[in-house]
Amino acid sequence: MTDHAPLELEHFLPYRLSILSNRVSLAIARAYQDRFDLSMTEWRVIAVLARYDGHGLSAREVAGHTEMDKVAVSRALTRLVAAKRVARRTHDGDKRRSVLRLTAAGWKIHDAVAPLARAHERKMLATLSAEERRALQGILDKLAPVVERP
Amino acid sequence: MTDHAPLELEHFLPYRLSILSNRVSLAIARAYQDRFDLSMTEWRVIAVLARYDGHGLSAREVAGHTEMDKVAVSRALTRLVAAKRVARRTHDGDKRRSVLRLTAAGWKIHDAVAPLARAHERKMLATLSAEERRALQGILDKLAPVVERP
DNA sequence: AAATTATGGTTTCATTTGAAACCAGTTGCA
DNA sequence: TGCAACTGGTTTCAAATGAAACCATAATTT
Repeated sequence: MTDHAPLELEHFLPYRLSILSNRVSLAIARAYQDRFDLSMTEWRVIAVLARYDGHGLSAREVAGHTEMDKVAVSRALTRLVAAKRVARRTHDGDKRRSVLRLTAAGWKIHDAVAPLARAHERKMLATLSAEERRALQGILDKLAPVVERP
Repeated sequence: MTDHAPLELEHFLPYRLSILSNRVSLAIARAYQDRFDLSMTEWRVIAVLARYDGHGLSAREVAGHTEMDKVAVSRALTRLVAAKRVARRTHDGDKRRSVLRLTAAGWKIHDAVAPLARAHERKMLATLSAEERRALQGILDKLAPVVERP
């Protein structure tokens, strides 16, 4: 009987990352989806707009930061703008670009959801030692650049 | 101007995990999708069947290991069986259950793709010190149980 | 400056996905 | 035994997604 050397999934990094990441995103998503009628992509757009507040990001830049494709961003924005959670203006010097900002309603969502997300992160980090927490950030810093963006 | 304490995404664990994991899965997927006419879900099913070779897994068990929902698994199996990459029999004592095994063709795919996946993993791990590699496995072991499965 | 090429963003269309309904078979229990 | 509840798996239908075509504006070339 030949040896096929199957991947030991329990120790295989991409597999573990994928499962862990999916669970986390889903757990957080469950906390806001129904409550705020907010999809995961919409939340990500809000999080990015909040993070880069004052920059008046364009849709393209949002796509860059979220690493979602521009179609997904466009659609999320359509809904967010319709719900008046995001204000969309046109860039002064370039009429193609949009200039995006959270509205008061958008911030309200953000301020409600961000703590939920943070709580999840805390719950995870709480299982690690201070040492491990530091190590983890360092490790992620090193791993990120290895894989090219989509 | 009030303080909204936005998430610092560059350091926010769920965000980093999600982006990293997506990139990795996508990078690996790009290496086999076209070449073998194999979707990501199909590959995951194959990887699990290979890993638990000889167990004659049921679709349900495959779903458990891949953490994909049973509809997705069912569909992946339909295709895999049609392509004769997986053999599906019916469980002896329980006619609802299926008993799944990779065929020779299935193993051939596995043996071609697994090294690609492993190469990607190696490339990532290569950026880490032995110390960090060990730490990472420990960290993942601790984080996994914190988040409930979907 | 006209013509070409590139860019931000949206729309279209075909495919993928997920929730719920469903079917067949099994288990629990009156 | 017979009936209700459950489980493994598939189907259906509506919604989410992605690739490619598209539109408008900008930048580049001639």
